[in-house]
Amino acid sequence: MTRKRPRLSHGELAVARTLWSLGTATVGQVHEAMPATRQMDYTTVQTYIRRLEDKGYLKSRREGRTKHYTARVRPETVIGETVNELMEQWFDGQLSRLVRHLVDERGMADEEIRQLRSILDEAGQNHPTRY
Amino acid sequence: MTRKRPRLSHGELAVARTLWSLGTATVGQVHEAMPATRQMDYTTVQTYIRRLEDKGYLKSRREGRTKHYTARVRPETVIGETVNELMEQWFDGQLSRLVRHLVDERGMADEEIRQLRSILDEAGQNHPTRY
DNA sequence: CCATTTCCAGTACAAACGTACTCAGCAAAC
DNA sequence: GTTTGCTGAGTACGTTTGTACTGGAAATGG
Repeated sequence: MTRKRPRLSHGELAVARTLWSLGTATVGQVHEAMPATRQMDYTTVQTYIRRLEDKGYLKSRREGRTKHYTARVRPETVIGETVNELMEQWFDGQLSRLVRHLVDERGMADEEIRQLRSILDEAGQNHPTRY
Repeated sequence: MTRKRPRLSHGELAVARTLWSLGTATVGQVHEAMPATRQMDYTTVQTYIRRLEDKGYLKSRREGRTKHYTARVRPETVIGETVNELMEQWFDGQLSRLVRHLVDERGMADEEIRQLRSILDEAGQNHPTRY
């Protein structure tokens, strides 16, 4: 179920990110709002937007001769799908394994650990860390 | 620095995973060890292996008329690159943001929280949770 | 009004991907 | 020794991706 739209390619993602940050925008606006690291031709942005719309990620509304685009899928949704896919693919779907990997492979600073603890405490207000 | 080999595509990844699990293997062995969900023609596996080798992920050793392939890059390395990319792309490189996302978007079961806590305790042996 | 700018729509086109077929050689099994 | 079967090598081919050009219409600035 939840029929899946086609995955986003890297380029599409970059454009989608910009559009998300703008809320609603024209091709031109997206184009100039693209991060410096991701500069591309106006028409390239245009192409990505067209593809994004085809794939169902955006919807457009014409206003005079200009089209305004808006995301039809929240970034959180896409992130979620991406993270899930990664977790399935590599960590047997278990978050703990992913975290374990991160700890093992790149270590974790005390500060980071502190932050995580507090997030966990929040998440499990029912069973907070006992002091 | 550390010039990067080309990213693995999904199909290549599936084959690579199988090869990692086998250690060293011939095309035929990889082929028949492919998970049921990822069945593909013998020659398709062959193609992927060739591409993997081209991309520098595998090396081969000829033994008689047959070639035996072995990974030249550890899975942890690939996982690491993948995870890092994901974290950069979406979470500003910060694990805490990822976890925050997970908590917010799909919630976390008590059991999962417990597991994570224990991982954190381990990771911060220097400053373990005080009881 | 005419030049310039800004859009959209369509087209282009090489590289990467997903997937597989063909062919020729060797090997094992009859 | 002829058929059967795996193997490596090469080739194929449609789709997706990355990136952009072209043409025409509308808007804008003199």
